[in-house]
Amino acid sequence: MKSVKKPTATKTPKGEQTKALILNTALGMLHERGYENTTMRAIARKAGVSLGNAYHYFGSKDHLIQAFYHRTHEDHLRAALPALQKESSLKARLLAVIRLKIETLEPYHEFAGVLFQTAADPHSPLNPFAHAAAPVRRDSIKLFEDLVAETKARIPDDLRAELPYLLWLYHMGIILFWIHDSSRKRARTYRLIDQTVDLLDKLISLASNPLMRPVRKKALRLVVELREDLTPGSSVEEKGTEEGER
Amino acid sequence: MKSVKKPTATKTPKGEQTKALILNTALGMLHERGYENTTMRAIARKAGVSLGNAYHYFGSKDHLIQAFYHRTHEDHLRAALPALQKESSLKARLLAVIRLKIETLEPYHEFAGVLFQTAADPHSPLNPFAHAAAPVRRDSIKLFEDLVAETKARIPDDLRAELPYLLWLYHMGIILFWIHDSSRKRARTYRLIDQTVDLLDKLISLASNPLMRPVRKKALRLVVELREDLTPGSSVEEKGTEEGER
DNA sequence: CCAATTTCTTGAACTTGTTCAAAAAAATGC
DNA sequence: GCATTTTTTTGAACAAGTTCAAGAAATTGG
Repeated sequence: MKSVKKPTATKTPKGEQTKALILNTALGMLHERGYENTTMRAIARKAGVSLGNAYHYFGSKDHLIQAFYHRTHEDHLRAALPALQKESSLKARLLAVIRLKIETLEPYHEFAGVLFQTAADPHSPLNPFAHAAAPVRRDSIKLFEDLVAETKARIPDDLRAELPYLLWLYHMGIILFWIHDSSRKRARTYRLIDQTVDLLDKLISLASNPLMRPVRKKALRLVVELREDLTPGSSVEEKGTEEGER
Repeated sequence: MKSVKKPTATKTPKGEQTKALILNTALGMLHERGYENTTMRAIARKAGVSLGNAYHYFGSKDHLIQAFYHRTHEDHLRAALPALQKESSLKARLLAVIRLKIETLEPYHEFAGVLFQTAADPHSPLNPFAHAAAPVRRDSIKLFEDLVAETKARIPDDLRAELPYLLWLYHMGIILFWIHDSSRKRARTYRLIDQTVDLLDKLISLASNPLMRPVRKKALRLVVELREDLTPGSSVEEKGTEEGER
């Protein structure tokens, strides 16, 4: 939970194969035995490679976690895109996407906390809040863009432009709640989803009302300003020129 | 980041003294050198005790973190309470409390991420979201109760009752943003605070409007329901009867 | 096809959090 | 004051993440 070593890119078919082998082994063990019980040594042993070799391809245990994220995201996409075809109202579409997200994550609830931990550390390159470049995040927001784009509810353009990002934030909040939810069958999380989606739908209607324009404008200006700052693009490089690690 | 061992309570003046010595040494080093560079061994060495002794009083490195939390919370209280005397409007009071919180935390920004990490793990007994019993959390919410109680803005009772908790959640969100904020002098965080406090103030007025009653009622019902569930009180004991550690 | 270079692979070593059995010191009961 | 019990303290040992120097295998250039 500390190193910033980047995994060496694979440059050979042989390497590609080994890397995939390690990753698949790791994901399987992570799923079966949870985070704490899946040691790097155990992964290497089961994959039939040396410990050092595993570290050659994945700079740290956290990098494996990132790969895990990636896989569940793909699963979610596979489930959500067809669902979006079936629904046309914003509310129904949002509900479907969020619910499917939780359903996709459900098998990993036991160690989801660890996932979120790595996400909470600003120093970690795996943090989805930092680095706009993080492909998973970009992809994740893209899903919400689709969600918003094909809905014909009358939403002001300024709000429409920021809605995908705002919904992505909202969905992160739901996940945070879900992580802490120990109710049976995650009943509380689903209740939260149902209710807040409903509220959001109402809120969006409300915010679309011309009377709300000034407040809406002000809020959106803030979102835009801070969001852009949050993703400085080229001002922070990989190497961390000013005050990276010490 | 895994054990659930509880630190032995001190039962002797000698023990009390040793425990305080270790804690102070640890807090100092944490402040000076950050989290990663403060090893349990270094703490023990500097405090002049053995490694095992440190573990006798603090079951894990995270317990030291908790103590750290505690101290900054006290610092915040010391600064915020007098400030509340000077202001009477809800907006000004909220602004003061939140700003002072960030100012209190500022010296530890570098390793604040770690703090939040331990908070994000639902399995950790240090998690402020779980365990209503966590005294720091209770205290922290109490501050917002004071904040709300002595303001004479006309706020419906139902909202007034939940407002302290909601503001506490809001303040956690601000902290999360601050942790990720690398702007100079934390300018972005302060901008976020100024703007959102303003928005919140407006929102509270809006929610107090009789026209908003149905929506407000519905939202508050949800908050109450999920908040109570989130803090099961006596159903989860210290010992973790059903599925604690494994 | 060979030498030089690059990529892969290994395993030992290091660091650090954590545990534990046992010794030392302190408190307690009589 | 002494035996017993409790508390404190110690240091060795363990597990797991991580690093690294060096050997093996593959690739490349000519």
